[in-house]
Amino acid sequence: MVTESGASPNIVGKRMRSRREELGLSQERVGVLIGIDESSSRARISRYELGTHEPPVETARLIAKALSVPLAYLYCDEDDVAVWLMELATKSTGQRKALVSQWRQDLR
Amino acid sequence: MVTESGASPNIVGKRMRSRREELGLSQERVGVLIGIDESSSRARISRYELGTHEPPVETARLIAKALSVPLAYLYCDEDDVAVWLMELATKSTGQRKALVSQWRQDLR
DNA sequence: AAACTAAGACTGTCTTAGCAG
DNA sequence: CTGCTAAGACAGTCTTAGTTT
Repeated sequence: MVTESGASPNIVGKRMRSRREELGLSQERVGVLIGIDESSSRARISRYELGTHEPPVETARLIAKALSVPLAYLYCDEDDVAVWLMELATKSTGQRKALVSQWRQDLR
Repeated sequence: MVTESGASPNIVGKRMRSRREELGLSQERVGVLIGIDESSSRARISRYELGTHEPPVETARLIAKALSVPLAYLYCDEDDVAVWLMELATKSTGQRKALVSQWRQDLR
């Protein structure tokens, strides 16, 4: 029996789900990857994605790591900027600094 | 008498404080700007900045708006990327899309 | 004036257990 | 198997009130 949903998915849940599906992982797998016991893993990740519960930032950080994205990706409102943040994170610190420095010139 | 601090400032608190000081606002003012009653405004913002309490994402969104930064700014680990996100947010949607599209080419 | 914090009230999350697709 | 959710246990935040600088 399905009852009421409660809350609508916030930006974090939306990003979690799309990225998880992109990687072909189950909710349980993501939970186990961040150290949650498999007995409650599905329940927790499900509610994060649906937005009924919200993960603390430290938990969000573990999730971001498991999904191979930077923390800010999970809180980014614009799809194109989110993808850009994800791709930038694959670069080394030195490369990143050089690129960002160059891009900041483009903004003037 | 000052006792124990509890938690250390997380990334959200760190970004909140530096941006607030950059704008020359008091903690109370930021709280009032996001609709908190002035009687509890200082207390709440103080604990967000110190990391003893963590704001829900919807509250973080209001704070980001009050500080004129995108939500992702508050969760961005790298200083240079955070500043870049802030500057990018001043552009129109059309300009942003064009720039991000161009920058994604730079990443290859 | 501005920032910080203890304590109790209050609100949200987590585990368990089980249902639904 | 995978995802979703009710309920009680549990952990967090919020208001108040007052201290510290």
